[in-house]
Amino acid sequence: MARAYDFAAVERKWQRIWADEHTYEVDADDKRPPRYVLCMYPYPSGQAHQGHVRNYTFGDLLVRKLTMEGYGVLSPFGFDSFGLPAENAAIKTGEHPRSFTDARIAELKESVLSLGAVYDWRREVKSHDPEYIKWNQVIFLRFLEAGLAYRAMAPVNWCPGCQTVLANEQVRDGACERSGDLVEAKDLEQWFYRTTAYADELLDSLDGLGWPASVKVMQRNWIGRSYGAEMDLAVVGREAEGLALRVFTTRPDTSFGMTFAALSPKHPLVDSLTVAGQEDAVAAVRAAVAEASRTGRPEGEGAGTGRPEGGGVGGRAAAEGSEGEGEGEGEGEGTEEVGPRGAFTGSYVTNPFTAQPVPVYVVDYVLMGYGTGAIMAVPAEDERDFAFAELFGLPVVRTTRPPDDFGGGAWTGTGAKINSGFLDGMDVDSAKEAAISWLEENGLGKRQVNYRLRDWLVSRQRYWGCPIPVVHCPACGIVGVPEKDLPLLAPDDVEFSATGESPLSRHPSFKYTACPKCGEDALRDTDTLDTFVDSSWYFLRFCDPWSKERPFDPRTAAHFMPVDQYIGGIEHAILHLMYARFFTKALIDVGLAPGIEREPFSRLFTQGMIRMGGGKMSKSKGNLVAPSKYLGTVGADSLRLFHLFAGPPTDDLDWTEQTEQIIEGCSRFLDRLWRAATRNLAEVDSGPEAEAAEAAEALERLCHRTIARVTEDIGRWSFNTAVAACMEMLNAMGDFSRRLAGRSAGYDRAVDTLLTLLAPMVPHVTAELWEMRHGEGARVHLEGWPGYDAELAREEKAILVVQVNGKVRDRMEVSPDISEKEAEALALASPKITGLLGDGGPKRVVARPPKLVNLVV
RNA sequence: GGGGGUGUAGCCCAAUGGCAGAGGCAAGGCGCUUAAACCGCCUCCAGUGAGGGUUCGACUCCCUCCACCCCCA
Repeated sequence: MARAYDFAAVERKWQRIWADEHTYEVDADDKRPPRYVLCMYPYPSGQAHQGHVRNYTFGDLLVRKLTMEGYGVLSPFGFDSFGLPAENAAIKTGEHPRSFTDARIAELKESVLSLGAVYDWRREVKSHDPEYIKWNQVIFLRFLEAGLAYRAMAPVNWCPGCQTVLANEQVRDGACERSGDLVEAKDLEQWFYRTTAYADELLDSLDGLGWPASVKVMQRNWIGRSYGAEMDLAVVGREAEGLALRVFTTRPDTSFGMTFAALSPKHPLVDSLTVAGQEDAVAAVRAAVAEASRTGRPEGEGAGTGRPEGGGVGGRAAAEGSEGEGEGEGEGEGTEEVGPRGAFTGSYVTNPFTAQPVPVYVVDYVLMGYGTGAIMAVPAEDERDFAFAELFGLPVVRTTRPPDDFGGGAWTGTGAKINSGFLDGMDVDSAKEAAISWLEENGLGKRQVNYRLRDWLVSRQRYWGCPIPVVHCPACGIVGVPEKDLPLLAPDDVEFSATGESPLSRHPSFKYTACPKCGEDALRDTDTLDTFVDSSWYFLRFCDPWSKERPFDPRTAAHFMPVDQYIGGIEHAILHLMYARFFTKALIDVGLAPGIEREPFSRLFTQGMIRMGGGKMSKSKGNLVAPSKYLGTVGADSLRLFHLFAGPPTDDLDWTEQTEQIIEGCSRFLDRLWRAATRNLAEVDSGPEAEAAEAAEALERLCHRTIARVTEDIGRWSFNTAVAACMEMLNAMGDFSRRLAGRSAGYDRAVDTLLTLLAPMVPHVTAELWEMRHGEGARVHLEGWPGYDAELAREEKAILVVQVNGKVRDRMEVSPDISEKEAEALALASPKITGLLGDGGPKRVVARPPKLVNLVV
């Protein structure tokens, strides 16, 4: 396609200038008011893909616009450079993860630079950088001191064939993807970060954040706070030994309706409560659940769920929904088998409210990881209990009066209490309170708050991650590596075995060491940290990446923090954002970040995905359409414009056969812009005076209106309409120049206005045109963002629509300032209307000047 | 199973309770051209997934359903 200009040369030129002139480097002593715009730092997987282009185009637009508005904008870039792909590549090809990763970083950086997105590259942070590792380890030790890091047993995906731990990604249908052996759940002692210590704050402070409501909802559900009661149910016949089953319930008001008790197959009392003759049935349930959890979601490791027990939604919760309690299916999900599974243990417990014995069942839908791993089951008021009771023929006792038209089954709504002794007649909420008070007064139980959120399991049995800086000494126990010896780096001379076994645990000179405290023989921890740890504070390091004394200087960080606008994919809506929020709070509380806002991201934007053929566009699907292809044919500006123009940024973007043509349309627009801005209009005005003046005024108004629209549209993330407004203006300018066929100051001002408005979107071509028009050294990106006169931005004329009974019957041109009365009078005077009104005039007149008058007859 | 999103012209999408059309793609026509491409101008096309409700007025708000997508199980 013949282009109006040499886009490749222009883009190369300006990318060099932006770097050479340090335009987008800011420091904490910058006099301009600070802003912090951040795109989620990427895992370096090689060349940028369309998702990156979209992300960085949005971010770059904001950085450049805010800069034009006079802010000192921090816009850093870095790489989430630890992770499994590099280690897998090492196993396959023998290339060391570091050189593999560095090569991928170079590729990604190159393609990001060629997009023309601008960053303060002095601040580049890489997770695998020894400096970053050092501070990651210092933070670990501070968390350890503060009790925010601790060790506990947790199950991992264990491959008996390979004798190694697998990440979730390495498990396919419950089997090791390498050896095909069935994966087992195996308990290992592992490190946790105590995220639950911040459960309430993580939940409560969501309210003030400028985040999408959907993300807040997801986080609330993930934390899953529920209020209720905990009580002990004495085991019948074993009161003497004090044996009791502790249960948690969000519906203590339904206690009189408990007709059985249910416990998780993993509950520690299962064996003790199973009587002779029931062992086989109970064992069968356990086996079935173990099998299901094998094929279902693996527990603990991998996605960093940080859930020592169970990946499932917790316990059994009331269906009130207000607190977002989980309603999950439990660990049996994922198999063809339908309905709950369970078995009678042969034991009974006493319902403290009725003093009656109820049978104890082992059931698959109660999870050990939530609450106490045991529940009082109330079939009348819980759907899963109801389903189970039906299957096993257990009684149903209603304690809440359902509505008259209720069809049956479990009634989880509100209503008057019945069959509930002293609670009868109360509503659900009062009955909850009364039941809890009764439990507390009688010493049988207490008020309890429960969370679905678990502590964060951070141990990974991997090589390519941040080593955990701890030594296990037989005499001293767990000893942190002294700070002067940090960073503790993994050795390079390791073997990447085909079994995927952790190379560190097989590296003798790393594994065997001396205790830093007593000097005796000791073992290093050979685990590395979950890579979500790396990404939990990189935005703070960006503020002060040069600090040699600490992770970052708190005062410097406080200058830029919090991040004003965080931009990334919805896939990080839960884990990454939750961990980063936890980290920020924890860093403040251990004294590493005094004075910093406790919420790191004031505004969050989650962009839609790029889809192709109905699915996700991804490397693994092999349907990538590489951006580099377009950089060569139409250039970065055209590709950027396409991503801005293609649709609302929140929406998914479908990549189709038509996409190519739309990209070409964008590049055509830039050509037209080029011609419009370089048109030689040397001739004197040739049109008639009066017409020229009128056209000039219309153009002036158009400029103001377009500035208003683009400013507002960018402000509400409606980039597609901002681009459309610019296209519209260029079209109108074409009409103008044709009619007047001459140079005019108004036309020149319009071109300049359009160039400044487009400068954040298509930076190269606008920079070049600006310099051509204003002389060497002129920089459109250092111009102020244009303001507008609201009066001029208003439409000059308005079209008043006259409706009769909501149907358009007439329209007339009016002044935009027309009053309600005038509009009404005009409408009633219209000859097209009078005939339709009949006798007596309209029954009602709705006047919305200057747009509409509706006459109701 | 739960939560969220989307559904408007042949296609991508605008319309923030007030005329369904801003912009683009595609298609067609005219001009430019020896011709084609490029370029310029012009034109065609839907009643908003389905059904109900609220309202003077609904693409927009509410309810039910359908389809597709995402997240969590």
